[in-house]
Amino acid sequence: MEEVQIGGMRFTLDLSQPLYEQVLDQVRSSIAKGEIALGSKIPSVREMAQALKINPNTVMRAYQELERDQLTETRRGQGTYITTDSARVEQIRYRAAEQAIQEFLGKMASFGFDAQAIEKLLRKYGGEST
Amino acid sequence: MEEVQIGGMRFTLDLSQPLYEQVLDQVRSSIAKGEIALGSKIPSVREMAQALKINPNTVMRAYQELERDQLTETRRGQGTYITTDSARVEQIRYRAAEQAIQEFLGKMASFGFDAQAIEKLLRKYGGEST
DNA sequence: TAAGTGCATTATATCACTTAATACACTTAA
DNA sequence: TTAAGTGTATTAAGTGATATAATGCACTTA
Repeated sequence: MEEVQIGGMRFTLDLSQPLYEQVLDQVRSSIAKGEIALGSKIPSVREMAQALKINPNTVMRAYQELERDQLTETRRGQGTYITTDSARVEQIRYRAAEQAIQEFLGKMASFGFDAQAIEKLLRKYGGEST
Repeated sequence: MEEVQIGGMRFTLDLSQPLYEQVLDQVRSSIAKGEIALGSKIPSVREMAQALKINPNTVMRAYQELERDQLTETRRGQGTYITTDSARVEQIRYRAAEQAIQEFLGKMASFGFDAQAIEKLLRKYGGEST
């Protein structure tokens, strides 16, 4: 539950998920929400590892997945930079949204809620998130 | 992707999740959707294990979690039975729904979608599940 | 009594995740 | 040229969750 500030991003790691996945999610979220400027540099692997008190290899794994999604570009000897391709960011955003929706609706259906019931529940429980 | 019929339920196991979790989810779903009658008996641990071609201990783990949630009652020497307490089933259903909603909204928020955007996307992608 | 229940125990194996320690190629600035 | 900082690759080791295997026990029913 410890919060760490680094490179204009806030990080909170716990043991509920793989560390590399949490780093990946939180950097991707910062990009998607526009909290970090396109084209800007993110902390180096070693710097991030030290700040989060985790192994550089674990950070590497997260960074490599970001690059596979073309959300970052890495320049050998220089560092890792957020893409300047805003269309790519939008693509990732909507792809993630579609997947989240499918998962959500599938789970709700497995508990026997139809579209109408889901709509009603969304109004009831939808008010109080972060 | 192999589908197995047993005890009035359809099972499909894969390697994407722990086996005990998949068994747990699919039995719980059958109860929640009313596909299996309250008070009825579900297959024995050994029977289920043989049908799904997995270890009895793995089935046990799923069954124990069902009993912890009071969705089943086990009678030593007799077997495992679905609860007759319909209110309990409803409680589990709505608790699960609330959790799914919170997770969904949290994920969408992390990608920068507000309530209005979520509503719009639900209409767009909401049609084609199952 | 025999067969079928849930349940407990012990051992083993596998896999994902994480850390650790090094090393190398590259870039930049002193 | 040098030194420091980049990403990256490699090898080794440890840990925990998951799953299987083999056995046995207490209980219930036919």
